[in-house]
Amino acid sequence: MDERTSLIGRLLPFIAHRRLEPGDRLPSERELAERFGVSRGALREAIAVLETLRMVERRPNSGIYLRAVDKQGSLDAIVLQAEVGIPLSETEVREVVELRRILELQAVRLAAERRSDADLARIDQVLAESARVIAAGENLADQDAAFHLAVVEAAGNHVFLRVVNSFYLLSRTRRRHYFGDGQRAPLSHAQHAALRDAIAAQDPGRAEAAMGSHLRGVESYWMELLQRRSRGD
Amino acid sequence: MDERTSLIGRLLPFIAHRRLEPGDRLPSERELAERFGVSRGALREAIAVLETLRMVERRPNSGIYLRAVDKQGSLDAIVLQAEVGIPLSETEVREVVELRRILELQAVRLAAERRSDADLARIDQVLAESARVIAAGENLADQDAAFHLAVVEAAGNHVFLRVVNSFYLLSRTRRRHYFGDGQRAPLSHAQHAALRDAIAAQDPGRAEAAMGSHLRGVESYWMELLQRRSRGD
DNA sequence: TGGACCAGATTGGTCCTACCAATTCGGTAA
DNA sequence: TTACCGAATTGGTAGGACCAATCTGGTCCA
Repeated sequence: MDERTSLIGRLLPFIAHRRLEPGDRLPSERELAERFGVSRGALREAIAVLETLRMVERRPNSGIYLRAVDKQGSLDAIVLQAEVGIPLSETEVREVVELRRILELQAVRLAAERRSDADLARIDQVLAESARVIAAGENLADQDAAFHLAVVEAAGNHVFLRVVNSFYLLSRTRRRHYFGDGQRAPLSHAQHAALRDAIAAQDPGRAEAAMGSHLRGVESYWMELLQRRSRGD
Repeated sequence: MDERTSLIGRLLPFIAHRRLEPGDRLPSERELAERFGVSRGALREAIAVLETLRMVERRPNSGIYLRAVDKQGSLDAIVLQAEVGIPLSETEVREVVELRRILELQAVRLAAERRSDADLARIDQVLAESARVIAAGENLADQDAAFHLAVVEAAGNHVFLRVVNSFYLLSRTRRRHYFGDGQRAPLSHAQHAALRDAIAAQDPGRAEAAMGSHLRGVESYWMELLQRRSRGD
């Protein structure tokens, strides 16, 4: 966690805590820099990032203004928040889960239709590495992500891949916890293998069904997490 | 186009022109700043942006390194390139079009299922504004985007909305050209109205079909554009 | 000859000062 | 009350300086 990121990590809660509405002006750069104990240059780097993520707008000789985050903020803005340690709201979790399902179901269909032999080899390679990781008792989180991304890669759409990759960046910490005790890894690996076979057989329907049931397990984990959280656990 | 954006606009072609491979080191900040005739602070702002978009990686006391853009670059990275005036490659155009279709077909289904009266009112408001714009002979581009975003908003998933919004940011200039002569605006508006009715009737199947045929028109425009471009037009 | 070691150059990270031009805002005069 | 002007504020930018970690090249010793 470098200084720039941690500065954003302090800046975002500051904005949220002030309950600023879209259109409201933030304190001046000089004032913010002093308040956070950093130089103006460092502060400006953070603001530049927030600007490209469409969270704020800089008007020369006037000020820094908050934008309508929900409508105009980018997906990367959410990813950055997660990286900085800001937990997703319950609504955001539901939305991310829903969108992930939509994307991955479509991706696996395309993967089954289009996969090249090289794609399949890549998937098999990830699967072999997963087996090794499980046997060694290590955390499967990164291999799990690698498998799903390999599937999306087989769909042959790089833009698609970038979007899905954002979702996996978004939940990396949580995914490590998901595979933390090693209980879920074997089942997940078996489902991945089934997915691989459907893709190898170039059967889009079967692949989509396999992905659907695979995702259901992950989704129920998230939903239980939300219930625990809302109970104040 | 402010100075920071135009600096990135010069930085990206510089990287591309050098044919740097992922993992390669860029010139030092001091050298880049001198080369582009800006201060080190301004240069660092641009690099900070490229870093959050996962295009480069900064290693303290070592250098700035190019990352594997295709796999790890974000969707925003593409949006930024478009805003800075770098045209999409033919492959990227095909991929963006494909992904947009996937997203919007799903979005319109959800919109038909979930739309509230407020959502429908918002759609009608955009439609009324569109009619005014057409009557005034103005460019429909922004109203077109507003309509589609209003539909996605009716799907009740803000994360979804953010992703789709990125796609519309990506092609704003091109969309203005699409509606430039005013020929396409009436047909587009009529199709939007049909979509609105399907959503109002809460008929997901009809809504999806309407969106599908609507998108076909846009897609054929893009494909013809690619053909003209590949002919060197 | 080869490997360990050391010193200087390089690099990103950070802070500070200064200046500019445009915007804002307060007070003054009509 | 309104129009207007000047001072304060603000973002944009340049430039210099220092630090600590890294990198590089050459030296020295075994």
